[in-house]
Amino acid sequence: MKRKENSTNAINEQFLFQVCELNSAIAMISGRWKSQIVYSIAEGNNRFHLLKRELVNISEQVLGRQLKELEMHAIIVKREIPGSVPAGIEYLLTNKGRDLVPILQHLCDWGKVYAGGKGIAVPESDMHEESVAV
Amino acid sequence: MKRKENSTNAINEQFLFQVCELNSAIAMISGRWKSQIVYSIAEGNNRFHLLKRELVNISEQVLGRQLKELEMHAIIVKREIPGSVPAGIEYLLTNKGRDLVPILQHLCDWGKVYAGGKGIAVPESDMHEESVAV
DNA sequence: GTTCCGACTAACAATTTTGTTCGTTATTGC
DNA sequence: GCAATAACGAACAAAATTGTTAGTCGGAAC
Repeated sequence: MKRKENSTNAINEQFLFQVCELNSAIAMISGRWKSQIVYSIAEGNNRFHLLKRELVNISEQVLGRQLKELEMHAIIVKREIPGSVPAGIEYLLTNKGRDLVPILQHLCDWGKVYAGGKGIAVPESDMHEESVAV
Repeated sequence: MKRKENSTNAINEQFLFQVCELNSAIAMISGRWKSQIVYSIAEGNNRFHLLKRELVNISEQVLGRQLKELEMHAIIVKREIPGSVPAGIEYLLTNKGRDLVPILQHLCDWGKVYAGGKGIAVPESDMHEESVAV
């Protein structure tokens, strides 16, 4: 998380952020477990130990870090559960996070449609006239 | 691009790929310049030098690498332009790539709506009854 | 009164991504 | 013939991400 500020990498990242919000959006969801965590929280696994159980291979340290990053990006919020003993902590999607879920669903569907190289072709409409003529 | 195959990192990546296609989808679009390249090609900048001009800070080597990766994921295809002199090369979106563009547009819109932390809140419907009752 | 669970943080190491340096091929313009 | 443009590839270095080791803190179970 220590960024170098003046590295070419960081400068290029900033450049892309300015070109289009698309790039910052992708930066927010592209961590190793991040979008799966958002998805799991949306499905109700909104506690640390529930997420840990769901994402079997994740370590607690990595999970904590990803959650903190999602929180920094205001996709989730951390909250103490008031009535619980011992006082537990839950994670909730913000409306930003909530709006993200259907987009993730689209990505999921897209991935499924073309899984394993099925159905891939160049649409004829993209072909040049030259190539058709020759 | 030399992957270690047996690293925890690679194993976890594979695990996520199996959990949901969402994760492989995100892996395909999360390279530094990748989604911006897809976008630019969709807008007609479908030649190497056009992309280079558009993405001012990118080096030719990095651009070539990103293009190759997009090609491996069957999001774009490389093609010689038949009638051109000198015979140039163009990049076309496959239908897979074409279907991706509206999703990127959604992500872009999502990014814009919540840019700079505007409009972020936890929806009331997510609150626990306990918290409301207390 | 020690150990376990939930929920973490900090520092370090392994792995991966990104950028850089150098070189290539083929053609065009001068 | 010589530089310039288009379109790259390989190998290496810098930077960033991901995973690991060790440890914390408060309550609960035994």
